[in-house]
Amino acid sequence: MSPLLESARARTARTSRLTMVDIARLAGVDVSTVSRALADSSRVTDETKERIRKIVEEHGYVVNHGARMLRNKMAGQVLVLLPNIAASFFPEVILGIEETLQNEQISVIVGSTQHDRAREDVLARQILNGAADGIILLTGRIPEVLRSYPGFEKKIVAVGRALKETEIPCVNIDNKRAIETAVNHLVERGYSDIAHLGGPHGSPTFSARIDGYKAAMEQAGLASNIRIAAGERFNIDAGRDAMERLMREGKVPAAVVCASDEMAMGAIRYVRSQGLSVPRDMAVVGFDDIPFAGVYEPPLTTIRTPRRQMGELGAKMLLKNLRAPSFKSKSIILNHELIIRESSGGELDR
Amino acid sequence: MSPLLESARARTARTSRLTMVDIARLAGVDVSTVSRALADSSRVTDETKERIRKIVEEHGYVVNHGARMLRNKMAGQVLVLLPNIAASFFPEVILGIEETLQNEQISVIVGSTQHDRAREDVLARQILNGAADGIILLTGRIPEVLRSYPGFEKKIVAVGRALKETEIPCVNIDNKRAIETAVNHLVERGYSDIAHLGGPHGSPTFSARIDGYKAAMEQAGLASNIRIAAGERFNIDAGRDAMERLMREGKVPAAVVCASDEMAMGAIRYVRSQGLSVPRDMAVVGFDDIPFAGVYEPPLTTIRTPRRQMGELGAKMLLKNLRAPSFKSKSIILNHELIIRESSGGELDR
DNA sequence: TTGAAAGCGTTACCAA
DNA sequence: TTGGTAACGCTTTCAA
Repeated sequence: MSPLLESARARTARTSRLTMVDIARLAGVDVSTVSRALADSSRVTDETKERIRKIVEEHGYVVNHGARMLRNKMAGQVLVLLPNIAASFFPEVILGIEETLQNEQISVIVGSTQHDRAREDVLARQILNGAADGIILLTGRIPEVLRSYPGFEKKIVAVGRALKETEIPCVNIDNKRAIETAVNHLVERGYSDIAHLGGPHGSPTFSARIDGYKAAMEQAGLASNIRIAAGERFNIDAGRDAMERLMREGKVPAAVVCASDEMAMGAIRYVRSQGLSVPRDMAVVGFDDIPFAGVYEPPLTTIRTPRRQMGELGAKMLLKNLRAPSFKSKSIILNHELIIRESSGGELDR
Repeated sequence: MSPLLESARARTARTSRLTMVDIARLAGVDVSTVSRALADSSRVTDETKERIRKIVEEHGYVVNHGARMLRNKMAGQVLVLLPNIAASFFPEVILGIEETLQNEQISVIVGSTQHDRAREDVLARQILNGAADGIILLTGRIPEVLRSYPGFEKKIVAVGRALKETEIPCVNIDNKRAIETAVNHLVERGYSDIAHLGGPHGSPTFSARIDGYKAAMEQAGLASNIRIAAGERFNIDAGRDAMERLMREGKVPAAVVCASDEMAMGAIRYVRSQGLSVPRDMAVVGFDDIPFAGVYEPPLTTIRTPRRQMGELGAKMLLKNLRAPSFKSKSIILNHELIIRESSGGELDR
């Protein structure tokens, strides 16, 4: 047993709080009546309800969560699993999830996995032990422990990072098409020597972006110009490293499409350190439109992902699944948006 | 198949999951023995433990969280309350908190309050109903509902945003001195016309920064140059707005010290839109050293706050308080660090 | 409309 | 070392 538990018990006597029985006693009724009153059951007189409510208010009584969980087999909590909360993509998704769930009196447990399977499993145990009712996956993969759980598919929703398991509903954008949008933008601007700074190959999301890049280049008849530098992360450092590799290995590309805004910034920083200028010497397009993209210098042309909305819809979808397990949710693809700023030359006058 | 197993199966079908009773039946022992075995009590033979462990493993049994909570009066969860998870200061603090607590098998509930007292109260109820054992406040103020809770001070720790209530322990930097460091840096560089873009007056944190600015200016004999533009937020937009006000109201300051990196970026963006250049026409110092500060153009001179460490120490402090409520934790002040980059002219050769 | 009582799954005390 | 059992605080069915 954890030491935290031991001392909690020792303290119980002192910290002991009012229970429903106490309220019942004070109101001169049975616990069951209090329970019904608090649930606003129609089988309690308004008069009694009012009396009870007043006493509850007065004494600051709050229903015990553990007991309620035990009875109802519902935790009123949802687990959000993500690889790294410090990556700018996630906080706004969480915001959307929280806003939606707070309205439903459901709270959010956030678990940062650091891409570690063992951590994913430890955190996902909260579904197994009932501490969480459902799980919103921003990691792009299902924790192994969940697979043995019967009917687990009904408790999972993916957001922003698609899963290989297509039977799990997902709220996402079309990553392939989004990168195509970015490439086409550069092609329209007259660029042909366009490289891609990509994220981890293992991730469906980032490999979809890599595929989208290839497809768009081929469609534009630029197959021979395809150049990709991809790493294991998609943060600032990964962007710098990828750009460094690209420039060391061959000539400086005329333009690059990056798998994230953070990579774009890391890349631009490196380009500058080599005495080059963006967009004059190289056009750059990012991905996500994080808040900093617009104030970066140069402001980043990027693909806007509707992160908050993704969070909202993911949360709603999960709720629907939890409440009506027979209902079969369909995945949702949201629209991305090309935001043209100066890193690719800015808006053109026509 | 053994009849024991069959009955366990039958039970499983009826109820949703395996319980300890099922495991006991399968192992041919009493529930109490299973409970002890799982708690690794010394009052169970290694042999029995091993047998039970194997069955547990085999059937993927997990202890029910609600029942455990009800018995132990412990949730194994900590609530982290913050105003806005999208503000760059917070995610790394959360990371530090999570890492520390994950090692202790405690999970983190994140609550974004949007600066709304009602939301703070709703979220803080989780302390009252026992869903969370303690609370780490990054909001700078105590939710009202908690005040009526006896001994609530022992369950609260503040991180990064000091409270007015000095009896609650806090992990923080010395905000006043930190801003003084920033101002002095500019003074040493020969600037005298130094303004401050501040955060919300109502926040002890940001008013400490405002005070620090004033104090440093006075100490440098520049009291007459004091100029402050402060808003209700400390994000990019707030920085832009504050700078706009400053430039509309009077002459362009030679340098500004900002209350956050985000404000600095918003401010620089506005300065640029007016055709001026940083640091040539204006030196800028930020606050926090968020990851983007180093890749911004120009890279931001800023005050580095040890956010991850703050989270770690805050979590440890809370644990200590929860485990030994008689222990009186002392607040911790961590060192800040001046990071000199180009937005204030860069490193000088000597 | 209200009360009584049976659990929910676990832990800890007391016996054996 | 193990078993039996009484809580923990709540909800819900069944009676009254």
